[in-house]
Amino acid sequence: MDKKSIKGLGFKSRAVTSFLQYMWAYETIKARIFSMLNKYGLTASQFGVLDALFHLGSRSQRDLGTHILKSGGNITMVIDNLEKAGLVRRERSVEDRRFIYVHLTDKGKKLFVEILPLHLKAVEDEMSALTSREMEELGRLCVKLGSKKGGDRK
Amino acid sequence: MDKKSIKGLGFKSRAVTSFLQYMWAYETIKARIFSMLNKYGLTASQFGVLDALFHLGSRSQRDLGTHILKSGGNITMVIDNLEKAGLVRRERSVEDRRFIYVHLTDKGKKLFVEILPLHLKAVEDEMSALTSREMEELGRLCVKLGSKKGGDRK
DNA sequence: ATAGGACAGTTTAATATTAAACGAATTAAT
DNA sequence: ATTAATTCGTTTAATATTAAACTGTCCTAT
Repeated sequence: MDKKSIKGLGFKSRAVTSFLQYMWAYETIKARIFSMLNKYGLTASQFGVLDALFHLGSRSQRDLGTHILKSGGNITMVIDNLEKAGLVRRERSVEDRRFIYVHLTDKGKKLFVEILPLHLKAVEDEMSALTSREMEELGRLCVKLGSKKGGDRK
Repeated sequence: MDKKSIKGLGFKSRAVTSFLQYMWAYETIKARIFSMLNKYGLTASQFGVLDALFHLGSRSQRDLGTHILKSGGNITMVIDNLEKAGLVRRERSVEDRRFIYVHLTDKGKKLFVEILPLHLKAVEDEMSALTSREMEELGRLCVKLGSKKGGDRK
């Protein structure tokens, strides 16, 4: 029985096993961490946008999309909903009319400042399963993983 | 300046930094890995269901939902779409009529067997950024993270 | 100057996703 | 046995998400 047929029948390589553990853990703790935000009426993407605006300042929708790894069409809707809730404000750029800059409103800033500590607490609670040394190692491995450049496929 | 105000202004603890690296890497490589499946018309959830049915055998919708960490309402739609595509088949249980068992059709089995090696190859390509020892360590850390039980919040 | 291309944002169509309300079937409690 | 609680699946309403087609806007090469 060659390797190919073994795989098809359920054999898992070291790489695949690790990936499954990685994926499962992420989905699990992501659900736990963001359920808190949901209680404040914010989705993960909405929180990501508020966080970027708060820490980086006003940004174009394109920048925001790149930052939270979401498509342009999606950003339109996320900003729509944040705008409906009065948390952000759109402003068409005068230098280059293609760009729309998104600004935090006072209401948005107030909500974010209220929620951020709770979010950080939730993250720290989840991560506290690891020692500080392990957190560092996890971060290092993930950076190495995510930074992998394409093009090494034969 | 106390710790709370430092945090609010951008200070990131070791736990938060590691979590952000973890989240960013996951979203990045997940998009790369599942873009291949999308070309075959399968979403990540649909593939997860086919995988469970193939490796574990026929299951109830509830079991499938638990397995891929998705809500009941979602499973209804995912199975709907797989059924429309002729890849799975529903069967109401006769012992307990609340349960609906989902079965792979021949067409579904054929497609899955065709795609699985490509998916495994994509996973291994991504994970190849790490050494075997690092993969093992990553898996260990993730299991520790995800297994954390609630209830240690004061 | 203008035609073509590049780029920002929107719209559309399809699927995903959840929470909550709901209906049907089963089990537990009295 | 009848009631109450639980469990499974569906439906609904809302947002997320993407790819692809589309509209404006800006830039560039001729």
